[in-house]
Amino acid sequence: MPKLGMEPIRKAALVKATIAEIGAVGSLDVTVAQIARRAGMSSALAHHYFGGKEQIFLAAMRHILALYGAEVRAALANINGPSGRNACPKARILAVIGASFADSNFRQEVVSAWLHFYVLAQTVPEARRLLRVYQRRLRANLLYGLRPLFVGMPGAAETGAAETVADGIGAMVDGLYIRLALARGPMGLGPIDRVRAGQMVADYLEMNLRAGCLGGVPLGLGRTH
Amino acid sequence: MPKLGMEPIRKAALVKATIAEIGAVGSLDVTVAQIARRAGMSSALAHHYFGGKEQIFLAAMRHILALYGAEVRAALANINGPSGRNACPKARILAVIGASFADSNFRQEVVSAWLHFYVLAQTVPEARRLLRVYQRRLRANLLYGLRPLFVGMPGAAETGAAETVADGIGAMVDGLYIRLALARGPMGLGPIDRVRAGQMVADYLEMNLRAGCLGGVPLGLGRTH
Amino acid sequence: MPKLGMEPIRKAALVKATIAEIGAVGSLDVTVAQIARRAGMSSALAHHYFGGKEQIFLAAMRHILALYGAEVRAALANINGPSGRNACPKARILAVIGASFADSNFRQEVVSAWLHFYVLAQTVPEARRLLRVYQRRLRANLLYGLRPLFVGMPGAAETGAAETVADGIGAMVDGLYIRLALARGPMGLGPIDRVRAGQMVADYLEMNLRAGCLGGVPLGLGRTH
Amino acid sequence: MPKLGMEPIRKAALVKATIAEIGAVGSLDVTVAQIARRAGMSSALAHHYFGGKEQIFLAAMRHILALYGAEVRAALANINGPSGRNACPKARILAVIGASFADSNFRQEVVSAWLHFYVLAQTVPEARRLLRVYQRRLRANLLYGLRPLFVGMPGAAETGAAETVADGIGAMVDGLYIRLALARGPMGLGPIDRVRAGQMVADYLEMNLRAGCLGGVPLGLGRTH
DNA sequence: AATGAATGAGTTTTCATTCAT
DNA sequence: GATGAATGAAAACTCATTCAT
Repeated sequence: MPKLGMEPIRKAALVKATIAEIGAVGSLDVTVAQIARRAGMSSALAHHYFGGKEQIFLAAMRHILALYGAEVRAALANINGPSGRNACPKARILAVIGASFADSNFRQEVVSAWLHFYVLAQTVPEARRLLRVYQRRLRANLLYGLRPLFVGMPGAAETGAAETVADGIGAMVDGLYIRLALARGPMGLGPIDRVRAGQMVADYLEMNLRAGCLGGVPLGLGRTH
Repeated sequence: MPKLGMEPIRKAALVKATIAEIGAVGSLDVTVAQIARRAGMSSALAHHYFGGKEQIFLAAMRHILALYGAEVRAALANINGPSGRNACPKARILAVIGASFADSNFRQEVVSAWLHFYVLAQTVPEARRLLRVYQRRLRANLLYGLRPLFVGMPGAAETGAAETVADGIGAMVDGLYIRLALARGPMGLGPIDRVRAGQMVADYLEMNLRAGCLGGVPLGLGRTH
Repeated sequence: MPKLGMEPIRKAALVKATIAEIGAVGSLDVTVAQIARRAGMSSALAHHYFGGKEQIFLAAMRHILALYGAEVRAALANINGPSGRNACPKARILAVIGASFADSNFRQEVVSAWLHFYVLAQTVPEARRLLRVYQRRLRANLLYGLRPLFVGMPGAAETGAAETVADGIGAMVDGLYIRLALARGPMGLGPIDRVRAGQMVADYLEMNLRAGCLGGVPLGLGRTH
Repeated sequence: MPKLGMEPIRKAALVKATIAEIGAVGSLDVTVAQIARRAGMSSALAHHYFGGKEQIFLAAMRHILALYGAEVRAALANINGPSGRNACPKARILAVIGASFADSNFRQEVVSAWLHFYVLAQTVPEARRLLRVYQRRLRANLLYGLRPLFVGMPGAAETGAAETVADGIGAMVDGLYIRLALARGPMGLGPIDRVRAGQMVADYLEMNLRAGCLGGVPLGLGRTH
């Protein structure tokens, strides 16, 4: 009987090496040989286990998403016991937002992987699917906290207020993430740091809630001209 | 007899061809030969004029930025005569936002170029510089409209309210752009279309203004727990 | 406890799998891994039993030849009891010819194997040896029937008439086989089918006998100019 | 202006090198790099001009066929002036047969190429097409000489005698060619050499004509039992 | 100004083969 | 007996770049 069970070990090593290599090179132009070398094996073995370069990349993407998912779960667990069930809705939302700006997401390799991800999503169906998974998951997590907050608010259900706010938060998170990720050094008056970014999204949420509470129409205000 | 003045013509043709080819292929993996063929010349000539592939890409980026800038200027001109000087501040801001979601920015080649842009910005200094130019210009355009709106608002100057709102708008624009660009088909309950995206950013602006007018603190509300 | 007697079973399975795989792929580019997978074992085991890819191929060739030999023996047995001893000579020859055009020889995998065979025979001594074995066996089988027919024919012995006819039949069989094997669909006025091919060879035999009987010289007629 | 008109020169050199290399290696396993080196250029250039390995091989095949065609034309021209129009039919046929056994067809590289050809014809459509071209051309050349010989022969038209004889000659030529090509050294009683091979085919023709002249049925004699 | 010619260096991928278990 | 693990060597193919003309 040969050495057994190497496949998951090797695959994991390759995934880690892929992310590390992308981070080190800072670009998508990493070769299978580089990845394999970093993972301590021949490139032939990498092909053997994954079947091709694209598959390796997709596995790395899945890993990145899994890390992000873990970060979110950890943040939720932190709020009110491991279940997170009893957390107040707003705290849930803020936890999700905070997880998106967690340290771990800004390591250079992760940033590179995310940008790579966006590019791949244009042409590789599986990459697009994964991106959708991320977006849907984020949306669902946010909605879980948002819906209770809009209950009873007049017009909120009809206008889909919770959904719109979820999309707005998601977009803001993504936009701030890219700006943070690509901003080394100040970018204007004051640098946007991770904390301030989280604050900005939190404020977006708060304003939407207030607008609702005040009887205003949180969305569809219309352009003034 | 050398043909005179060919250089700008050739360069322009190559830039257009680059963007077109990126759009056609849907990815960054376009070769110089493909670009040159599309531009109706030999790849050797492309090298002659630009010196290398990276330079070609950067020129294309500059072109994309120039197009975006033109779109913004046109939108501003539309508001209150060609000078745009007299437009009411809010209209200015909305015009800038609208220009970001203009049709022309969503042609596939432009989307691909932008994503490419983000990736390049990680490693190529000139690309990073260009990205900064874009961000600063957007910020400046927004601030030009925002500052008057926050004048006299208590605490606005100290907290840098206008700047923060400008950054928030910028982030939201970027985040929504990527989501729109990569979303073919619905992405949840209702698809985010360009109009709705513009609306969401406009609402973000409006809420910030109201929060201020109402005596609230538009930013730095602080997390509620 | 080692399983005993596995070797012949495994080898046979590999030989069958080799032929099947060649047929399935329709070319010589089959890998050991493919063959082994089809045979239900690891490629390492295939190597263990055969020592190398070439050996596997040669074993497959031997199998093909054995099948052909069996086909011939069956045809001969069919004529006049299982011994075939008492069959009239001409019937023997026709039986041998018929066996060459038997259905089993035209299955795609067998065709591919034969063509592979010819190619290998150029460089691999053992393949050449096997090809000779086939040719000699065919020749001997034909001569066994031809010699009695030329006995007493004037000049036949001196000119080696029987041998020449045997060679002619062999060449015609090979030539028709290749044409049939590679001809899917009509190849001119009327398609050459297996029956017609057998007929043509039979006619060749008949004409040679008549030419002899008529006192003509069956061979060495000489070019007329 | 750069060096011009290299393409046909390079292509011709590659075709020649391909055939030479196949002959030298004696097998189909020649690499593009080997071919290119023999042709005195980089493998990249070979790819540039031909687009791929298969295309190179097909060009080589076409060349082999062209050489064969030239051989046939030369043989025909030899008979009765360059036009060959006035040659007696039988002489035409013998010339075609003779061309098939010309020296040039038995150089090792040509033999290897032909065998390769047969293998390729199984899977590569263009190779199959070329093989058909060869077969049809041979058939047409033979028929051009055969038809006059069967004119007025009772039953010849109905049974398609000329066509059948053409197919028989073609098959015999192919079969003898392969045997000759693979036979280095004696192969039985007496070696089949090129002259004897031609003789055998000539005799096949002669017998068919005599069978007809004698009032017999040249083909479709039927098996005697 | 312009380009066909040419290539070196590098990419992914394949595969027969070996080896420890 | 049997196999998963592992790889070196080599394959086809690509491409940015250079150069002579």
